[in-house]
Amino acid sequence: MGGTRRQEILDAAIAVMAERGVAGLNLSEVARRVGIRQPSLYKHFPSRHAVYDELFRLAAQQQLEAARKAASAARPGLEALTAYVEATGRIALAQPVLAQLLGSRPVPDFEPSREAFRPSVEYVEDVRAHLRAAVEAGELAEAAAEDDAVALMSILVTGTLSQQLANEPNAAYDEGRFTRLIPQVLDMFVRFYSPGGPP
Amino acid sequence: MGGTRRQEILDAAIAVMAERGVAGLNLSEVARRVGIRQPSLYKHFPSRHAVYDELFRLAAQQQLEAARKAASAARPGLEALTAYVEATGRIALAQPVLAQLLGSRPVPDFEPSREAFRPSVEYVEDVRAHLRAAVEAGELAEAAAEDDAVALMSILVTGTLSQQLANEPNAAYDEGRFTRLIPQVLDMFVRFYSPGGPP
DNA sequence: GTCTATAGGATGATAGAC
DNA sequence: GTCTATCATCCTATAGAC
Repeated sequence: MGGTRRQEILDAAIAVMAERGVAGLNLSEVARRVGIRQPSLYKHFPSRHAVYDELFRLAAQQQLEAARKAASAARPGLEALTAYVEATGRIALAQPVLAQLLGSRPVPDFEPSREAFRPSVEYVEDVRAHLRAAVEAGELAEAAAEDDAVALMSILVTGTLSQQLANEPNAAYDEGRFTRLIPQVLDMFVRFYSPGGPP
Repeated sequence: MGGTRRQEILDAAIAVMAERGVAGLNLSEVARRVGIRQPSLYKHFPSRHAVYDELFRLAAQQQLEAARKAASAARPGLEALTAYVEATGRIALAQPVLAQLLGSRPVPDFEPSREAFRPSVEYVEDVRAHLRAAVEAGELAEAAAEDDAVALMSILVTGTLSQQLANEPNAAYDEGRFTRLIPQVLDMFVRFYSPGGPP
């Protein structure tokens, strides 16, 4: 993952955030690790904010791609949705720092640019599309395609990941006290929206 | 809520965190608002960390007391659990800054002391006790008293609150896009653990 | 308990030579 | 693209007078 100096800087930034918290990104420390002087960083990024933004953009895009790839190998509907969510959990635990940057907003000054945020918007649209597909396949009740259901699914996924990242950020996906419950979490959702059911 | 200087300082600290993020607590700014010089703060708190710790302790204790009070007015079992969780949501939105301090860990250096963290431990024990009571009352299946169910409930509550606080921190509880789904969230859990059900 | 003064650092960012 | 030098702040914390 090295190669270009730009990439070295991003890698070092992730390492620094892993040690000092996502908000603790420190350009002097980044420069030290890359082996250059701190002012030289400004030939690669115009500001500290720009480093955050690029990390956010890359993380959101990688998350989106990984989830889409996993879903595309599955049958449309519930199976694809399940694969999509599970891939999200796996990549979050593989890159806990980036997942925290994406998920919460621990950096007071930083707001991602529109461009950087776009993959996250597409992510939510994907979830909605998977829910619609499951409804059309008769796997879920009509209500599962509505806004409340999308919000509910988002509560489930972010809740699981934020609990896992806050309590056992270095656990493996299948052993994490929370991520290992993902199948049950999804099962809970599916049963709630089972066709012919109450909601 | 004013009164003592110590309390004035804590109130000002909350206000500063509301504006600059939980991690952005700034003693000079706190002093300015209280109307004293920054070094004078050290007559009331030995360090910045101590301010965080006291805020954490107070927030955890108030959350615990509010939830317990709400639950005590309800019938033991599911009703009490529901009241307990709803009260948690309401107090979190009433004090979003403190809820963020309790929930995530957005301050890199700060780790709450044992003493400050104790109410949070009791909170989890309470949830477990309510689940046990609901099982004994025949309202939930046996499995609802086990560790996974406690983790699941914790995913649901923290997921709802973190999504609400991240996206609409200033919404009213009943209008929040996420907190307003609390009844459905609990319903989903209850149905998943309905007596005679599969888990 | 409040003040002034200041130590002692850290940090993001810019200017200009090479 | 990298360097040195430096600016301009900003912050927590301490010392000591009142």
